[in-house]
Amino acid sequence: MASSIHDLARHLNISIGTVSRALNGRADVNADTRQRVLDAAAKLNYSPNQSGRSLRRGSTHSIAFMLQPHPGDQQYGEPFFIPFLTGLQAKLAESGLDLIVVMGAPGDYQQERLRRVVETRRADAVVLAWTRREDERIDYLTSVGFPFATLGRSRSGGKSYPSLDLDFEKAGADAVDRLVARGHRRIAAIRPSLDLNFGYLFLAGYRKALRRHGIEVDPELIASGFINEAGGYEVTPGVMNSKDPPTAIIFNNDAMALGGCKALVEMGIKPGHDIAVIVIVDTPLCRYFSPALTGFRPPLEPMGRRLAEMLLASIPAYAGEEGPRTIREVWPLELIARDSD
Amino acid sequence: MASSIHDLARHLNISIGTVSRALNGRADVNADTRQRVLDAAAKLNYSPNQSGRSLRRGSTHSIAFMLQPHPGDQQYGEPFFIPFLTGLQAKLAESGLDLIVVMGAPGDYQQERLRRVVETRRADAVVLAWTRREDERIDYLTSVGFPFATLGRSRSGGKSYPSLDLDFEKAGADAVDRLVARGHRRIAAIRPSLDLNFGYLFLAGYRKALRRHGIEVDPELIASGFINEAGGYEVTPGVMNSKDPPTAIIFNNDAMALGGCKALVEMGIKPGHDIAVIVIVDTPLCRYFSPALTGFRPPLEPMGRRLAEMLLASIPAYAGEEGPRTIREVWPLELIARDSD
DNA sequence: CGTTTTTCCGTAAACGTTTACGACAACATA
DNA sequence: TATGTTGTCGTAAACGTTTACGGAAAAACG
Repeated sequence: MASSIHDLARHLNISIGTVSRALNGRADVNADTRQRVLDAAAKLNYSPNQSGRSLRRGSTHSIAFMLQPHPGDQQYGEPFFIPFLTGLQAKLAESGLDLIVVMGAPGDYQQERLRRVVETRRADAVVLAWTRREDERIDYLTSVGFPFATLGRSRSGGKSYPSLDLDFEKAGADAVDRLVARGHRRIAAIRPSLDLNFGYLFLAGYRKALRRHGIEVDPELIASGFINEAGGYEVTPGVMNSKDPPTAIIFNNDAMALGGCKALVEMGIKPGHDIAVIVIVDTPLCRYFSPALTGFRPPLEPMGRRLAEMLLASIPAYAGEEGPRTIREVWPLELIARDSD
Repeated sequence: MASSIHDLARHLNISIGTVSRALNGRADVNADTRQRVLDAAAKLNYSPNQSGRSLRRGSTHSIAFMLQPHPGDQQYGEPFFIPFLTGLQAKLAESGLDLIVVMGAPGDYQQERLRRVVETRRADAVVLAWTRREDERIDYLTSVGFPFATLGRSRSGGKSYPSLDLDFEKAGADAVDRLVARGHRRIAAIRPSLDLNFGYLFLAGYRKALRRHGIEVDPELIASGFINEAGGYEVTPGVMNSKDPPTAIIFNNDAMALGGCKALVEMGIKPGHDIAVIVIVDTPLCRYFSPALTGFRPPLEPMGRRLAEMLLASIPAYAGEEGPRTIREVWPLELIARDSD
C-alpha cells in the first residue's frame, strides 16, 4: 500500500538519494531523471512518510491550536472558533502544513497539554486563543523559546510573537457613542467574569467613551458572568434591579446576550423596545434573533488566514530570509445596525 | 532542551536499549535500574520524540477527526462538535493518543484531505461526522482498509466499523406523538437539504408516526434548506403559506429553528403561542430562547468518550486480544419539555 | 562441582527520510 | 596532455526510537 522512497529507487534502478533529491527539487539532478522519478511517484502513488521526514528534518510540519470549551460550561462550545480554524487550516495547507487541534484540559487552563505538545515536539508552533491579560501560557512558551502566535493580545511575553486581535476597545466605545447619540445615558455593560483580555478591552473602551460624553461610570451597571447563555441570564437581573436601571445594555458576545434577553423577557422587559441591546462579538444568531441584534461581526475566516501567515513568517524554518515583519495587528470591528437599539 | 534516550543512557551509564525497555515497562529489566531510569527521566525532563517513536513503531499514536464548517455557510460553524471533541480527546488522552483535527475543504466533501491523512500516515485512524446516507468517505476508507469510526450511521461500508448515533427516528416520532397528543394534526418538518443521514432518519420517524396516527403525510409541510439559520429562515414561509398551514413545526436543529422563528415573527406568527415548535437537536440556545424551545438534547461529551472507546477497541494495535465487540450503538434522545409547544 | 535455567543487559539493525561527501565522467581551459 | 570545472549520481551517516538476538553473570538444580 504505502510505497516508500526505496520502492521508487528499486523501480527506477537508481539510488534513494537521487530519488529524494529529485522529489525535493534540488538542483543536482538531471532533468530527465527527475521527470522519471516524478512519473514513478505518481504511478506508484507515493507520498512521503511524515514520521521519517520529520525525524530527519527535526520539524513536524504541523501547527497546533489549543481549543477550549466554554469556561464554566463544558456542555457546549464556541462556534466562533470554527471559521477561524477554517482560515487557519486553509492557509497552512497551502504550505503543506497540518493543523493539530489540542483540547485544553479543564482546570489547569491548558498548561499541562501545552507542555505535552512542546516537549514531545508534536508541532513546530502553536496558536493560542482567548488570551488573558496575564497569560501563563505565553510566559511558558517564551521561556522555552517555542514559536507561537495568539488570537488576541496579552500583556505577557513582551512583543516577541505575532498576534492578531480585534479592536474591542473601539467597539466598546462605538457602541456607547451610538447609544448616547440615541439619547441613552444609563448604559450597562455585561462581560465575561474571567480575565479574558477582550472583555477587559471592551470595558476600557466603554469607560473611556462614557467619560468622554461626561457620563459617570456606575459600577452597578457593570456585571460579569460566564461567557455563555447562563452567564448572561444570571447576571442581567442584577443590573436591571439597580436603583437607577439602564435603558441600554451592551453584551460582550452573542451567547451572553441571548441569556440576558431571556432574563429581560421574564422581567417583562422587551429587548429592542423597552431597552436597547448591542452585542460586541456577534454571530449569525444575532441576525436571526427577534429582534435582530445590533452588533459587530468579526471577519473570522480572514483572521485565521492572516494569523497563519504571520506565524509562518515568524518561524525561521518556514520563512525566507526576510527582514523584520509586522508582528502585531489589530483589526477594526464594524458595527452592523439592526433592530435591537 | 529536548533530552533523548541517549542522554538518559549516558547519564546513567547504561545502554539505550535498557533505558527504552525500562521506560516501556518491559519485564526483562531489573527493578532497581528501572527505578533509576524513571527517576532520571523525570529529572532530565525526558519525553519521547514522537517522530522517532512512530517511525519505528509504524503507528503515529494519533487519531484524526474531520471537522467541517456548515455546508452552504462558510461563515460559522457547529457548536455541536466542540463538546463531542472534548469527550473524544479526553478519552484518547487517557491512552496517550493525540487528536488531530483536519478541516474539510469545501466542495469535494473532504475526499482530498482524507486521502492526504491516510496516505501520509498522519494518523492511525480517523473519525468522521455528519455521515451521509451514501458516504464516499466511508467507501474509500473501507476500500483501503484504514481504521475509522463514525458519528452517525450510513448505508455505506457494510457493518465493518464502529459507529455511534442518536435515535433521530425515534425523536422524530416522539415529537409527532407529543404534538398529536396536544391536538395538532397539521405538523410541518423542516430538515437539511443535503442527504445528511440524521435528516433522513428524522423524517422517517416523522412519517411513520404521522401514519400511525392516521394522519396523511403532506409534502407541502415538509421543507429542506441549509442546516443553519439562513436555511430555516428561507424555508419556513413556504410551509406557512401552504393551503392548509401547519399548527406545529419540527425543526431539525437549533439554528434552523432560530431562523424559522425569525420568519414566523416577521409573518406576525408568535412561536409557542400561535404555533408550536419542537427542535430535534438542541443546544443551550433552545433553553435561553424566548420562548424556550422544547427539544432533544444530545449527550455530546459522553458520546465523544464512547466513540473513542469503540474506535480504540476496534484497532488491533491498541486493543487487547479481545473477541468480537459491540460495533454500532444508537443512543436514545430524551425530550426536554419547555415552553414552545 | 557440572549443567541448566533465569535474570539482566548490551549490540545492532531497522523504520523512511535527508544530506554531506566523494566519485566519476564529460567537458572546458591552458 | 594536463588540469580544472561542471553535472550527475551513489554511499553512508544521521535523526530517536524499539526490539530481536545473544551473551554474561547469577541462580537453580542434579
